Amino acid sequence: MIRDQLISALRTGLEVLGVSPVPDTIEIERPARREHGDWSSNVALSTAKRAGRNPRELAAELVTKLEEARLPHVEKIEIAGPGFVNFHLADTHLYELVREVVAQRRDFASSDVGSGTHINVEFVSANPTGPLHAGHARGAVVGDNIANLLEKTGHEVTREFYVNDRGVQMQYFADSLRARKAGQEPPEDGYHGQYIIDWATHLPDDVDALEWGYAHAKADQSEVLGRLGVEFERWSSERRIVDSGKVTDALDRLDASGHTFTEEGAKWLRTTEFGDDKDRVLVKSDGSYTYLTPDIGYHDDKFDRADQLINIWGADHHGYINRMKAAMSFLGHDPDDLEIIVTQLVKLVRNGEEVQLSKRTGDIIELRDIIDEIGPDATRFTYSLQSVDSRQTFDLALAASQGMDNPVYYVQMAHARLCGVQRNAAEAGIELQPVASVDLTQLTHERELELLRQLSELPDIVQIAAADRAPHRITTWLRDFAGSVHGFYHDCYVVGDGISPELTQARLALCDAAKVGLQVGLDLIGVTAPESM
RNA sequence: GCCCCCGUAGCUCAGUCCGGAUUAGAGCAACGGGCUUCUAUCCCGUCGGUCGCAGGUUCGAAUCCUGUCGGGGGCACCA
Repeated sequence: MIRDQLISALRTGLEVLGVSPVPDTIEIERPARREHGDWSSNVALSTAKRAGRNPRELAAELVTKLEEARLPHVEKIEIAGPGFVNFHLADTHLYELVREVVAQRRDFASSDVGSGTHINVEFVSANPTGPLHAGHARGAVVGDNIANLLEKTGHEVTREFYVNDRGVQMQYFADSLRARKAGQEPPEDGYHGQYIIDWATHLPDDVDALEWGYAHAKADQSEVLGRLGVEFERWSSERRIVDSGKVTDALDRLDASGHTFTEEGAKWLRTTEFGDDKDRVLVKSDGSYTYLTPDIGYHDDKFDRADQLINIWGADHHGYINRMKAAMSFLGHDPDDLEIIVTQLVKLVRNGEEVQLSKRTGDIIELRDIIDEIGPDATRFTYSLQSVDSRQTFDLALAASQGMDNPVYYVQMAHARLCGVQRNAAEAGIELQPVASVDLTQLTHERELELLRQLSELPDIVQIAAADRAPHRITTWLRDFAGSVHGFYHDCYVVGDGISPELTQARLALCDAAKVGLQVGLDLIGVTAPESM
């Protein structure tokens, strides 16, 4: 790739000039302004001081060396500002891109940087005591998107759902079902939602309410996730973790590590040694486990199956990060291999008015209702739009609208339009030439070049998005790229009077490449790329 | 009290991790243009910001550091 060629040329240039030390990593970036070229490097600025040189003079010498290297596609190298080295590329690199993209199809922008690394991504992990609600949606979408990005960058990935199928919540759930079936109010600590009443009417007389409810909830959750395109490779049961001896094994090893102690009849873990506010109970004075304990055994188990763990947690679980990392550290794992991604809460509004999510009153917004209202694509796109660090405001009315204020349609429309052009060409009896024999130098319109420049950035964007666990960067790119597609579509007719057959062929190849870009991006966030709308 | 996230245009948000280019971006909203060729769910333009505030570091700060104000979340022998 051109980027790598430029970087290594810069490195060689610095070495030849005797700059010492040459930085370990040399970065080049896309300048914000077109006049500053296609790629820009600040190495002259960043190394000049240590080398005792004047930045602009160093840059000048560097440029001389780079020009001597006669790099492919490089048209012009300039020094600008305080000492930036700017590369201007010939359009030929964009034509090469079209051929690459068309040949690679959905593999475009893939890489193998993660090959050999197995990452386990655990997300959703809702209690099997009811349907998924709006609060679970962001984690579901973000987790699947991150898994997609990791796969795209060559990692082996396991999507995993942890089922808390033991403990008091399950009892409350079963008690609530039984009460409703008998026409009574659920217990105070029980579940009061409308769905309990509905489910109870289907509860047979001769079955264990807990097991029946468990199966029902799990099937319900799985079905809704499936509608969002979220499929888990593995559902891990808390019961099985406990029954397998994993938890007692982990407890024994924690004891052996010397990081536990007994006080007031309970067993504690010294998480304060890891920066926690206070030590945490592992085994209560009545002999039962706290929530944390099976979870420790579970994470230990995951480490047996993967190199790195990623957990997607809601902001309300932020307090658990330190204690889980402490436990993993005490068990001999590298705490940095357990990565916790915290998603901020989502404020659901409808026409600017907040929708309340109170579990206590049973007035929950089910994820199913959101999908019914706005569709799976708009749901995924909207949850993919923003950084997980920001508290998202999700306006259902906006996401449901099919107008221009809804970016999902804007992006999908771009894809549908490109398909439309291809259909149109086919109907006009135009025979597609293999891209190798197409004269791509016909592509000289600024709309065409801009579209290709943006397309050429996708591989970098994928790398960054994967490394930063930031799928919203894909969505942002898609929006911008769709804008370029619409601009091209508007100004550059593919078939028609005054369009030469050569130009038609070149533009058809460009349409094909642009379609691939949209497909790749939409795949990563789990949104469909429709042929027509 | 302690910990985490956020504060950028009227609104919703990118950009901040890893500092750069005397014009900080996008969409929506507002206003004004554009359909005799695949095309109006679209395209073009205008308006709009002391990047919460105050210091500091730097040749250079929305970006790094400190403090401060405002909003959200969390601080259980609950899950």
